[in-house]
Amino acid sequence: MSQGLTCPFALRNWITLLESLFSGHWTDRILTPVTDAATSSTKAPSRIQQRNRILILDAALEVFSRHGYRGATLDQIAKQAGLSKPNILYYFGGKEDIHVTLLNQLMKTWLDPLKEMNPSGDPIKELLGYVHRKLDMALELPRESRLFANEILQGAPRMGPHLSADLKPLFDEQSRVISNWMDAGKIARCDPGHLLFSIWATTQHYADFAAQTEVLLPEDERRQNGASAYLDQLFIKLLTP
Amino acid sequence: MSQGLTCPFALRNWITLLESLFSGHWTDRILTPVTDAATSSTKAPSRIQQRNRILILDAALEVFSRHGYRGATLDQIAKQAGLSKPNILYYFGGKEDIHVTLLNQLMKTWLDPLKEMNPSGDPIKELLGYVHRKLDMALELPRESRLFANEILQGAPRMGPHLSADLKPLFDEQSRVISNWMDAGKIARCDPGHLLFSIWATTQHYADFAAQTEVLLPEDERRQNGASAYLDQLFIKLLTP
DNA sequence: TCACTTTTTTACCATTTGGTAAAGACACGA
DNA sequence: TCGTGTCTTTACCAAATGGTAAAAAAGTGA
Repeated sequence: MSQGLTCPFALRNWITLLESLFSGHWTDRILTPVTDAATSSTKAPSRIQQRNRILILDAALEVFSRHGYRGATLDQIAKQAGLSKPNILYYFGGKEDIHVTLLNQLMKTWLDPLKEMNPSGDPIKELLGYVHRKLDMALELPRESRLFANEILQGAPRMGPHLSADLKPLFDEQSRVISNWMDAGKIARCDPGHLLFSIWATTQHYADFAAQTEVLLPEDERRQNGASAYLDQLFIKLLTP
Repeated sequence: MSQGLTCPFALRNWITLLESLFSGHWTDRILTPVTDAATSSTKAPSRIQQRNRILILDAALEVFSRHGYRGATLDQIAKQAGLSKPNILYYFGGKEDIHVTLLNQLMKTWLDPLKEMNPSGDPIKELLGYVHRKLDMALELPRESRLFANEILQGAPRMGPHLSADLKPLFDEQSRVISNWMDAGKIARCDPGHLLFSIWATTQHYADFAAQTEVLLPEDERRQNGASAYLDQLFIKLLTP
């Protein structure tokens, strides 16, 4: 469906995946549960390892994002990946290990667009840029968005620490940036925290509630980015002093 | 937590629950799977039946809203309800039956606030009223909101028909009402569909992503309705011609 | 080609899960 | 108090699920 387009986020995601395979992080994951010593830390992953770990993570993303952690089964993931269940457990320590790996990856992808906001740029341009990066992400990486939504819906049992350690500082920092813009009179005053919430909510809605919007909007109207134009209008009116 | 307050929606929901027990609808559910003939359609539910069905539905709401359909187990629901698993299956035909019953109830609760928009009222007042009804619902019925979000996230496997049959017509109708207001120059022009989406997204966000907002906002700031003030500002600016 | 490592498969296992049968406890009008 | 219908419990079951052991297969470098 959304394949084949000029798709920066999907591409970046792929790269992130590949990177994570080489980063050394993952070796802790794959090797510790199988054998402790012997082939310890440093050892380059083979071609097959790369391919299969990507295959598994991609399949798991598909399944977890649709059914949530408890609702997903290893059999589903195995089938989707085209591998046998024991084979999957050869590459990952278990179901939770796969989920955590996905969540760790996701956190980076998720925070990136927010980091890119430049405090010395034009405020409205920066904020609208953020809105559009977020919207593009939702449309191009709906599975990641749903994975995140699922995790938060369930009370963030596995992501809570990440939220406090990674998201919170960034949230506070960018809230302050927005506050400063308001103090300087460059944008209208409003609550920066709730502003960020509303950006997240309105953009992610198009991924998380796609099953609903697909029923409500005729396909052709969905195709041409009505969402983009509407959100522009919404936030320009809010922020213009 | 949010108990004991003056809580119109929780109350209404309770009443809806009670009504659904008397409406005859439910007898189809409880009786057809157990025994077909004999005690067919009309038979007043006993005191115990009322109490236990409410107990079960309330427990199921708690569990389904947290874990989704597949992630929820009858044992969890039974424990939460303080009943045994077979006892639960005495009142409902099965896991799916409980879920469907909840979803049917939910659909009514969910559509009500949208229905209340009055075409001949003051447009901005009507729309802001809708925003606040929705926000109140999210804050007072977070489990219902999460149940809905879970169902849609998973592709609306059990609610799809409801969306087409109940939500779609109402959505189209109210979109037309909003369009008419715009044609009359009473509010600024924007896409009515996306306007409704953004209202849903921003309000439900406070229920569905509560695990996130609780990390990001200090408790005292959450308590005093910053969300309400912000959303007022957001939509007033958008809609004022 | 041969030894050695990596990968995959086959055959399991213990636990959980949705669901059932049937006996027992209970309520309540006659 | 008794009997009849309602409700609850006990004891199960078959299928699904996360996971393991170990043998077989496939690579890989010498």
